[in-house]
Amino acid sequence: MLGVDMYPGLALGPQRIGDCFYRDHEPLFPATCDAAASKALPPRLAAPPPVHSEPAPQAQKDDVKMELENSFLWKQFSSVGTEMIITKKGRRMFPGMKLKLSGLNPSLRYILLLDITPVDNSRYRFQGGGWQAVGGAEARLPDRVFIHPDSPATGAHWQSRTISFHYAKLTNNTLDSQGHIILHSLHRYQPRVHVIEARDMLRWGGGQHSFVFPETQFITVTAYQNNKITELKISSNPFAKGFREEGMNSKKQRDARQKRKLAVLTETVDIVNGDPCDSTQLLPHPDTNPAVSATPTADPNTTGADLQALTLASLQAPLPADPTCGFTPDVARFQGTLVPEQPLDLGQAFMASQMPDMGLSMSDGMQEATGSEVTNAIIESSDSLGEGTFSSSFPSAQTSSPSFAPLPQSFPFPASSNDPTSSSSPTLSTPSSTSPSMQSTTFTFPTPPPSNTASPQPLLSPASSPSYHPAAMMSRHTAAQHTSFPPLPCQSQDQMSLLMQQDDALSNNSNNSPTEQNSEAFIYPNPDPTQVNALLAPTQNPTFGASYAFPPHMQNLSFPNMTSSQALHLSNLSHQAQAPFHTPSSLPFQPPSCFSSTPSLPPAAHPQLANPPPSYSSVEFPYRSDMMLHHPSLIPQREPPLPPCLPPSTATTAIYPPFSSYPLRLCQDPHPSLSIPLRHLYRHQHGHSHPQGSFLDVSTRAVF
DNA sequence: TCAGCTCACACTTTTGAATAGC
DNA sequence: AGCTATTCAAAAGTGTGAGCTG
Repeated sequence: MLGVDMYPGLALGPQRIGDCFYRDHEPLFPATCDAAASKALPPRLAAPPPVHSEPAPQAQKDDVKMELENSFLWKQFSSVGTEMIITKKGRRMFPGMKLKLSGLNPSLRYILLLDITPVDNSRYRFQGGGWQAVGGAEARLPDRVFIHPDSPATGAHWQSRTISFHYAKLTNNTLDSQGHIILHSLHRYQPRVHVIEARDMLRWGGGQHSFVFPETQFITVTAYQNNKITELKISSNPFAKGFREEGMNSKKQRDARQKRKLAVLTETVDIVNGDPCDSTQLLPHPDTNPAVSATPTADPNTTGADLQALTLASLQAPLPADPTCGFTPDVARFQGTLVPEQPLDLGQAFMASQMPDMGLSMSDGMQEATGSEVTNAIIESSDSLGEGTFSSSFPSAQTSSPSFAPLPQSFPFPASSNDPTSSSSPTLSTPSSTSPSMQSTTFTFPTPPPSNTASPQPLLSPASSPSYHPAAMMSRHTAAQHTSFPPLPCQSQDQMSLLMQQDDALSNNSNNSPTEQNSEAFIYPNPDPTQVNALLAPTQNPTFGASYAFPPHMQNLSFPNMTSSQALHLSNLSHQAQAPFHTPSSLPFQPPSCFSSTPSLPPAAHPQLANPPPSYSSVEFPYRSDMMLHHPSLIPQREPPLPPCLPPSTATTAIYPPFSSYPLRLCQDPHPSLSIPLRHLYRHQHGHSHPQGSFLDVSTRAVF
């Protein structure tokens, strides 16, 4: 096992959700559900972060943008309350994260990571048609990061296609050795995507951006709780096609099968008892069907087990339909057993092995697109529903929507969070907690327009005002008991129907402007103190990917035998969310590190809020996932969950914890079937040495 | 008793090896 | 011999529901 332990460097540092893009300048989600929270936010605090005056060396930094291509699908789920199945063996996410990147330096290499962090400290239960916080969250598990299999790849590569993380798997197996992302069931999570510049060997993170799409929040379950979610999954996931109305595994069909089985059993019994329905007519080939050949004989010694065996045998043997007896052939299909996935631990060697290539490639110029770069990549039918269908009806970003309000007590349904007047500053905040090993998550959204009213809208009012009040939504102190997801402005049935139609229309046009289809992310600017500019106003700090000096945390990618200062460190973004409008005194706890230098965020309109998302063609290619990073310890403590019914007045006290960071561990090798760019990375498996440091031996994989 | 979890099941899509044809 | 297209079986991804567990 690799001693892949800590990478104290590469700290993302304090980050915030702030650089969301707006479509049509309209709020995407209904206003808040927590008026109190919004009120608690001083107007000045609601203002976007100031533009940093420090000149940005490179223009790229500000231009890095990410869009969620299948945001429509996500929002469909989000409007109901997304649930993600987690299993011991690992379950894929559906919908998957389908992203579009822009603003990268085409010639630089980047690594894309996906991680999933808890939104709050609560455990949820589905009650009364909605999700309610019922207690404190379980101890935080080691964080794992899913590395996109194409990583590292050039900016040109990432920008030339749709980036999919659908190979990432979620598990509730805390002892998982497959590298899946480990989550607790019945907890609420927020996926995040990180783009890290890997310009060469030991210098990762020349630029680093993190993106959050609030609509991708979900609650983990081991079995679906909400029928609406089940229906959505079945209708949109091709693998569940069999459960559709017309599918062979539909309720109807299953019931029919059940009846047939019962009929067979009954028939068998009848046969044994000399039932008039002559089974011999149904069993023309007794030689090949021992069970059948045996049935005619009403052996008095036949036991219950015998009958069962006979029944099973008869079921397995194709039987001709016999209207008179209600029989229809029902050949049992062979159930393929799952082959245990081989460990996919991506040891440090993986990274180490890549480094030389990366360095070389960089020197050679822009990396050529790989085979997977074929423009006409496969587009998953599963996501087709959501892709390219997002219309202007779904203004993104600011709006953006934290469809899952990080309210411990409730996911407000549309109506409940419709207060258009509430502050729009999207704030995903995880209640801080003192509980060790738990992590506080705080997301800060761009400041919304001033709100006029704090009155929560009625629950489940899809047609409610489209304005979205993130701050309120995020308030964990909301007394609301319903944990429904925040509503989407356009998700009334009529609206949804219309959108679906539009979606269909758009789906037929691959060149539709995704601008109206995609949801852009909330960006977590690079938090490093040295890059305050980026942190405060990413779009205004064109430093990303440029030849700027690597900030301390970016220079810290290291391997076991490297010094701690060289370690790759991916800080927990949940702590990185910058609270633009909260004073340090309101922080539940002090950050373990380093982010004291984080500058306060003065009121200022965020430039990106007005920027319409770029248009992209919807191109996708299959990915093979399987690389995971593991965040071990150094997980900041989280304060205990608040009582379910805390007065609204307390809503804003703990939303902006300082940013802490924790090390990042690599834990997976690429999937054996990995057929893409990363393949070559695993050729180097032993004792790599590099001018700047030695590499790990991949022969042993890091298993966590 | 019951909420939550596990597992086998029957379905589906995806993948890749084998084969055929040029 | 080499390439491409087709076929097919296995693998893998779904939700369901029964049974188990604490």
